Amino acid sequence: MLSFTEENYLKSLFQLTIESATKSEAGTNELAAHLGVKPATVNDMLKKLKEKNLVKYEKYAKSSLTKEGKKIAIEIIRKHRLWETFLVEKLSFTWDEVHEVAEQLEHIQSKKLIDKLDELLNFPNADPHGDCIPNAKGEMNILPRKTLLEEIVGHQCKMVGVKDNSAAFLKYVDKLGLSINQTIKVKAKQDYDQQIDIVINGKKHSISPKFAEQIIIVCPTCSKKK
Amino acid sequence: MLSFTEENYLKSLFQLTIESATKSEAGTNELAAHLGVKPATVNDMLKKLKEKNLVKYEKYAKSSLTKEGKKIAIEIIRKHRLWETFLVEKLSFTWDEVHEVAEQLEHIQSKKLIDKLDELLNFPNADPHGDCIPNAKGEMNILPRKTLLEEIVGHQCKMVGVKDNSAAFLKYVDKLGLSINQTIKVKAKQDYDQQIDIVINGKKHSISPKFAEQIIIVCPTCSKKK
DNA sequence: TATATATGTTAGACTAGTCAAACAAATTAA
DNA sequence: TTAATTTGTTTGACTAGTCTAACATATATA
Repeated sequence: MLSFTEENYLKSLFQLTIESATKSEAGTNELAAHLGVKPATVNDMLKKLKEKNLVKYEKYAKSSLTKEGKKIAIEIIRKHRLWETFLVEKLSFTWDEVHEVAEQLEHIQSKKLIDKLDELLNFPNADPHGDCIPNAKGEMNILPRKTLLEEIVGHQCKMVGVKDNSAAFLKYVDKLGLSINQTIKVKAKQDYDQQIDIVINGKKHSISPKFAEQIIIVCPTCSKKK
Repeated sequence: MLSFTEENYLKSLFQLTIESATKSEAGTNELAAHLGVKPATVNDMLKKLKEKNLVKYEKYAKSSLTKEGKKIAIEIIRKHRLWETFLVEKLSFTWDEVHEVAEQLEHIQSKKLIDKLDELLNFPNADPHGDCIPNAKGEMNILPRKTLLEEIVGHQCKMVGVKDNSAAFLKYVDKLGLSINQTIKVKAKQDYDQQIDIVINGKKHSISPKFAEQIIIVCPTCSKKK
C-alpha cells in the first residue's frame, strides 16, 4: 500500500512523461516544481520509489516510471478523472472547482467504489476537461498533446486547451467558435505564408501560424497510426 | 486544519461520550482500544488536542470534548454517515461494506461537496445503519441506543440494528416483520418469565428476553424525558 | 488499611516526509 | 578549455504519529 505522497509522485511522473507529447523522462527540478516541493525532497523519494521498483532512477539522470509504476499511476489518474466527472455531473460543480477536491478523492482505496462510480457515470471516456479516463483494466488512449500548428493536413483533432491566456487571444478564440472539446479539421496549409485553413462547426476559417501555436489539441488519427 | 488522525480522535471521543447512553467521559485505555492504538499514543494526542482547545483533559482523569471539539466531531460524523448513505443508495453497496470506505471519505475537506451530497441524497435523517445524520448546521438528534429488553413498557421505539448476525436469528427477525427503522411498541412484560409483548405494524407478538436483548433500538420518548 | 490490579503517564526511540544549506556533476558560453 | 550556470545530491535537522518499557496513580479487594 502506497502513501498519499508516493501516489502523488507517481502521478506527477506520469503527467510529465507519458502524458507529455515532448518528453518521456523528467528531471528532479521539474518534478519538484510540479509537486510544489524542493528538489532535495524529490531526490529522496525517487530513491525510495526506485527501491519499490516503481521508477527508473539513476544518479544525475532523468527519471521515468517502470511498468508497474505506470500501472499504479494510471489507476490514480482514473480515480481522479472519474471523481471530477462525478462532481460536475452529479453534484453540479464547475470545472474550475473540481480539481482540488479530486486531488483528495483520488487517494481513496476501494476498487469497488471506483468501479461503481464508473458505472453510475455510464463509463465515461473523458473527464470534464476533456482528458481521457482509463477503463477498469487500465487501458487508456493516451493522446499526446500538441499545438494546432503541428497538426497534419487532413486530420481532425480536438481542442483541449490554450497556451495564451490573454483577453485579446481568448476573445478571438471565442469568436472563431472554439472551445474545449471543440472538433477542428485542418484543411490546408499555405506554403507561402503558413496560414492554416481549418473547419469549425462546418465553418471555414484561415488562421495564422502564430495563433495556431497557442491552441493545444489532441489528434486521435495521429495516435492510431502508431 | 486538523490531520486525519486528530479528526479520528475527536470522532472516537464523540462516540464514546456524547453518543453513549451510559457515560459522558472516556478514559485513555478505552480510547486506545476504540482507535486501535496504544494508551501512550492516546495520551500524547489528548495533550495536543487540549492545547488546541478541542478536548477537556486533566492528568489521571477521564476526558471529553469541548464545545468546539464537539462541533468538529459532528461535522466528521455527518460526512461519514452521508457517505455511507451515498454508497448504499447510489452505488449499491451493502451495509457491511460501507464502513471501511466511509472511514476514508469522511476526511475529505470540502464543505460544498458534502452539502451537495446531502442534497443529492435528499437530506436524509439517518444513515443505512439507522444512525442519525446531523444537518448542515450541525444539529442532530442524539438518541442513545439500547436493547429492546431495556425498553420501558408503554414506549414506542425504533429498531436501529441487531447484535446477533446468525442466519437463524435474522430469519426470525424477518418473520416478525422487523427491519431497520421499523417502529416497535412495547405493550407489556410478563413478570413470571420476562416474555415481552410487542406490536409491530399493528400485529402483536410475544418475544423472549433472549431475543429482545439482540435487538438494538432508540427511543425518542426516553430521550425527551431527560 | 495494605496490597494487588487497573489505569494512566513519561521517556526515549523510530519512520515518513519535509526543508535549508553545502556540495558535486553536467552543461553552456566565453 | 576554462569559467559560469544549471541541475542534481547529500547531510543534518525538524515535525507528526507511533511504539515499548519503565514508572506513577487510582481503585478494588482481602
